Amino acid sequence: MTDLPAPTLKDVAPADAAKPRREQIHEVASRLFSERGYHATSMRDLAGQLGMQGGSLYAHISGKEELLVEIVSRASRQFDAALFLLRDAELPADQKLREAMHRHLRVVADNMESATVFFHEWKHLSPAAYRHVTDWRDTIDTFYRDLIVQGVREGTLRPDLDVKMTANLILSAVNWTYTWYRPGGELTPRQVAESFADMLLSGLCTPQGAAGPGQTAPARTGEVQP
Amino acid sequence: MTDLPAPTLKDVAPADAAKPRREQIHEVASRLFSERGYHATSMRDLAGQLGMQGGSLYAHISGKEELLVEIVSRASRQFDAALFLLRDAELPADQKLREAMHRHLRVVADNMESATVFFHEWKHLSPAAYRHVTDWRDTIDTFYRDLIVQGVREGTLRPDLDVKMTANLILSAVNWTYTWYRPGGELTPRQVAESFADMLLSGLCTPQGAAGPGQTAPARTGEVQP
DNA sequence: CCTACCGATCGGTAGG
DNA sequence: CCTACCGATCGGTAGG
Repeated sequence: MTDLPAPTLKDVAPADAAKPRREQIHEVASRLFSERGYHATSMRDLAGQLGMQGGSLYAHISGKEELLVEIVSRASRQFDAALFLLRDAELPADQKLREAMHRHLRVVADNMESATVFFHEWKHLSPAAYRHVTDWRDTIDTFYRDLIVQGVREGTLRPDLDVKMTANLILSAVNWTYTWYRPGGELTPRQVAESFADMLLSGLCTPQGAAGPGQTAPARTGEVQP
Repeated sequence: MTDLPAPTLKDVAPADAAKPRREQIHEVASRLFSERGYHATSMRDLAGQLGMQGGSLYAHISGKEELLVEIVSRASRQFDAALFLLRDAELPADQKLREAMHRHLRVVADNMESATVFFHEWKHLSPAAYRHVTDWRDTIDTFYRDLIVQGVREGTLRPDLDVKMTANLILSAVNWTYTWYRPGGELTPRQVAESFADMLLSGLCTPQGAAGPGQTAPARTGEVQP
């Protein structure tokens, strides 16, 4: 019959095709949730930042919780994807650890807002979505623990390491970055990862210092205790 | 407008004097704010847990924000107090670091709820109270940086350390504990601190130069006691 | 995507 | 410390 309506400029404009309205909503929601928190962000705030009315959001999304679930589970998937391929890589544990930290940290650095939401707002998820986060924690935890076990087994890492505590320490370093890292700043994720890995693997103490680290001085510490 | 009733016998009874109503409110608020977040906790929730009506809270406190400010600034003061006396202690940097981590960690461990509120809800503070948190960050940051500089100067710590990154790594370890530590569990704050300090100071890698797992003996003080 | 509106709930107050 | 209530705002919906 007749031609299909020709695509208008607006419809094919790259900026529009690249960022459909739904995607824009998610992005702004990530920003607001990370800045103000989930419950302190109203749907009207969100709509306002996108130049529309509160009720109009519901033409694109089903509700506020959907946004949170989406943000959190996307972040979750990113972490998983970053480490999944590394799991069975044949690398010495120390190199594998460097690479893992770099990838882990890059997910945080490249998604500061979602990462913040991920770490702060998961408690507001429904039980089902809540499981997602718990599962992620377990997966990542297991990944690092296996890595450490491998390292100890192959002789790369110290045999006296407590596996759980070691994994805790590594996770502290990479996860805590969400509080201080500034994507536009001087440090790339790679530099941070290498720096952390250097310190973690080799230690902070002078290599074989005269006295050696780790000696206790109970008498001395007593002086300064309140 | 706050007419506090004259102290009755009940008010000065020991059990009451130990935990005045105001104190109870702060405790429950810490718990609820840490579990559900500040904005997701209503004054009626809070009152309900204390067996009273929402409006009754205002006989004891001025408002919701006061609770948050109090919780956060108390936590802030605890951190400060824990490290203040250590600042000028005459100890080798590695031992000072062990002690600092232990104290820092103990504040977190002994105040899991306030610590969680401190780390998660400071964004909801008024600008004035907000400064409090910023100041704390700076103080603690400076403390650890000075400690590292001291260690490098005296030769205890590696001369090639990046001071800021080192402080970041240490702070990651001690602060992140608020997410995983369980006060009733098997680990005391001291054990966690020693374990972390051992790993940080001596590194995770097998000591090089010595072949295989026949370790020299740096850092064995932190033997985790069963 | 807007206007107009819903019931629910919020922090907080008045007056006892 | 309670009852009763305030204005404001919340997430979400109806109908266009």
